[in-house]
This record gives sequence, C-alpha cells and structure tokens, in this order.
Amino acid sequence: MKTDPTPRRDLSTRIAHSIRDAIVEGRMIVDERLPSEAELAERFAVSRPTVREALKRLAAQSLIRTERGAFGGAFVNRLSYAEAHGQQITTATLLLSMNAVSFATACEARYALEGACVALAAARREAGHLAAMRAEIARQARPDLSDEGFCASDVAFHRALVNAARNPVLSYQLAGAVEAMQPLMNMITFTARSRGAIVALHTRIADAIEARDAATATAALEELAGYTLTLGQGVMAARKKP
Amino acid sequence: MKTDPTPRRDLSTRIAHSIRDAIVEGRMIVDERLPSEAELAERFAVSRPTVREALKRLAAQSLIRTERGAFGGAFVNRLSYAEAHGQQITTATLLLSMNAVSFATACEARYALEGACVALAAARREAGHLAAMRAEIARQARPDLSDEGFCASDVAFHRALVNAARNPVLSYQLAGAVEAMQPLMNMITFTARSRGAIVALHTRIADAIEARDAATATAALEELAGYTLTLGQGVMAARKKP
DNA sequence: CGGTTTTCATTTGTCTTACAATTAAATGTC
DNA sequence: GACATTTAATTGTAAGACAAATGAAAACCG
Repeated sequence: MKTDPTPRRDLSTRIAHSIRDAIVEGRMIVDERLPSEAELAERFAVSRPTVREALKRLAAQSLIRTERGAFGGAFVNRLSYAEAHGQQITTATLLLSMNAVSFATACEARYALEGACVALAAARREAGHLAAMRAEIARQARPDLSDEGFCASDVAFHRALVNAARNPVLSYQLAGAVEAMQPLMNMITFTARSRGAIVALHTRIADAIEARDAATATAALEELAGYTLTLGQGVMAARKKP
Repeated sequence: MKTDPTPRRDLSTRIAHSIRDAIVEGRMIVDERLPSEAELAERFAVSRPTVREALKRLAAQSLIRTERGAFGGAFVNRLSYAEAHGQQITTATLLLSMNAVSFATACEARYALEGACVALAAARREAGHLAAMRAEIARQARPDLSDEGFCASDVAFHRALVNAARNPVLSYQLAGAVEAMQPLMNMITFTARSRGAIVALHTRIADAIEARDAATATAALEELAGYTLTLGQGVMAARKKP
C-alpha cells in the first residue's frame, strides 16, 4: 500500500486510491481481508472516520465488502457480472442524460454494438434464447400493453438476443448500451402501426437466428435501427417546437 | 429525497441511494448544490460523519463533486466522458481479472465490438484519425520498442480506429473493452515475426479506412482477431504446463 | 464425554464534539 | 476606487465513546 500517489486531494481519496491500486494490481486477492479500520488508521496515520470514508468509496465501486462482528472486516470483493452490469447501466444512463447525447448518436451506438452480436448469436443460439425472444415478441403483440411495458419488453428481447451470442463479456458491455437507451425510448409513443412494424422486424430477426442465417438477421437488425431512428427523430423534432 | 428504500442496509448506504435516485431521476440537475452536510444530517436525522460517508460513496461514482469554503458544498456533477471512461476501464479490468475470463472470450468480445466500428470509421474518418493510426503503426515497427510499449501502442491504434467512427458513445463503450484487454495482452511476448504480422494487418486496416473501403477493413480486422487469438492461446497453453 | 448455553473479545456502525483549512463575500482602509 | 482585512459558512480531519453484531471460546449441564 504505497502512499501519496496524488498529494493534492484529500486524505480519504488518497487512501482509497492506494488500496484500490493494491487490489487492481493483484497485490490483494479476492476474499482477502483488509486490516481493521483501527489498524488502517494507524498505518496511514489518520483518524478512523477518514479511513471509513476511504472504505466507503471502495465499497461504492464494489471493490470491497464489509462484515460486522468479530472476524469481520473489509474483504476484497469478487466483482460479479451482476454488479458490473448495475454500475455500467447507471454510468451509461447518466452519461446519456447529462451530456445531451442526441437520439441519433445513442441509437447508432446501440445498434452498431448489437450488430456485433447477431452473427455470433446466429451461430451459437440455443433453444432457451430463442424461447425468450419469442416470448417477448408475443408480449409485444398484445394491444393492451402500455408503452412502458412495450419498451421493457423491447429491452428484454434485445438482451435475449445478446445473450444468445453466449459471451458474458459481450453481454456485460451491451447491457449498458441497451438499458441506458431505455429512458430515451420511453419518450416514444408507440402507435399500433409502429408496434406492428417493430414486432414484424423482431420476428424476422428471431426467424433468422433460428435458421442460423446471420446475413438475414443483420439485415433485419439494420432495418430496425433505421426504423427506430426515424421514430425517435420524429419525437425529438416534435418535442423541440413547443 | 425519499427515505428507506432498503431498510436492511446501513444508514450511509441508504442515504447515498436516496440522493443518487434524486439525481438519476432528474429531481436534481447538474451543478445544483446539495444541502450542506449539517443540513443533510438534520434532514436524515443522522450524524454528520454518516452523511459524509454517504457523500463519499456518491463522489466515488463521480455523481457529485465537493468544494470547500463558504458557498462551497456538494454539487451534482456532470458525468464527463473521461470520468465514465475511467470507471468503465477499472470495472472491466477487474471483471476480467477476477472472473477467470478466458483469453478467447475476451478477445472475441473485443473484436466483435471493434468490428461494429470499422464500417462507420471507414465512412467518417478524418485526416486526424488516420494520422494517429499511422503514427502508432510507425511506432510499432521500431524494433527497440518493448513489449509493454508495443501493447500500449496497439491500444492507442485501436482507440484511434474507434474514434474514427466519430460516435462518442461508441468510443466510451469500446474503451472498456480495448483497455481492459491490455493486461491480458501484456502477457504475450511479441516476437519480431508476430510484430511484423500485426503491423502488416494494422497497415491493411489503415489503408482500407483511408480508401473508405469498409469491407476490406472488416476482413483485415477479422484476420487480426484470428491471429491475436492464436498468439494468445499459445501463451495461455504454455502457461498452464509448469 | 457431548451437546448446549453463556460469556467475551473483536470489529464495524453511529454519534458527539471539537478544531483546522479553505473560500467567497463583506467590511474596512488608504 | 483599489486593495487589504475580517468574517461567516462549509468541508476536512481528529478523538473518544457507545451500540450492535458475530463468531470463538469458555462455562455449564445432562
């Protein structure tokens, strides 16, 4: 635990960085116990509240977890895909909402990334993935589904599509892109007609994946990207006027 | 700021969640000032150290920033691409290193995502992106470059390639994938021969991007993916034996 | 001796109080 | 009016105390 990598900032930041580096560089391994707060305070020559602030920073990034009681303490946490997902979605959502990212840019990024998956998905999909996709398509066809429900189902469909590529790293990366788009998508009012078009395209994608036909799946996805973009831009334009 | 969404966890976690929700849901806007620590302590009926722990959690996620002095305080932070990048790279790196992700899986994900960019890059690249790519290729051709230097240059080359697509959301997403791979790539010892092959492929990609030839660029990238995979698997296999 | 209960030491969680450091605004001075 | 000084607000840090949780060890009991 080296000290003082950034002497400008406050103590808890520096301590957090120092411990983080130890974890990232592998000097501390998963499930290894950190010294107690009192001991850390002594080692870094700071008070316990300051150490605690540092530990909370690390906990916020899921780098450590803490347990109370005797033989408790702070432990290096194995970062699970689920935790990483959660963090990525929060970050990506904020990034989009705070930086005035245009619908077109977000849409393009999302479908570009998703396009990277469909070829793999066509090659590797299993019955389960296909069933999940079909189930969402069925939901989307129900006319009593709310717009929010339709969007949620859309996300679920695309997640199933991504998972069909059977690469957890890809799934993790795409989760951020797909889910972060949801707030933007929720702004769209889906008419019966647009829902029909989307369901038709989803069906084409699912059929192509089932047939292990990567080219057709890619083409349908691209068509969907174009259609989504058109819908979204209409909404954004209308939103500007008043 | 609603209270008590998760009554199980400790106070600072709950308070952090409550404020985070207010930010994510847009009830607090960028650069808006949070109440002072003393006031927050009063509102949540907790002590100031507890409030501070909550604020440190949020600061660790770049959701807020703090300024000292009169009229200072905690402010909702505009999440910049740079900050989001940094977080994503840390998360992705830890995810790979802690979860025994195979070289093949990581490699596949990386090149699949990157493939999503080349077509756009071919269409949109500007002189600057091309110059950056060429500069890295030139570096990579120098025989006195260390293996770490070669890897770093490789990352820089691919970052330039991704940036050529001129979609900041894509760049953000890809940063995680490309940079998180670097520790794995650093394990590879690049022989003069393999360096030559990689430089040749990089050159083919740059040439194709310059010629706005997406198909050739994609093909070269796929070849590079295959070659990298072969190199990596050789290393991983050799590492298993002893 | 075996199982159960109790005690106990350790550690995190929280509160209280206090002071130092910083900073912008208000005030005073020339 | 320009510049120096004071002041009030706010975060940063410290020290000490107690509560709560928890597993280990000790004590107890059958």
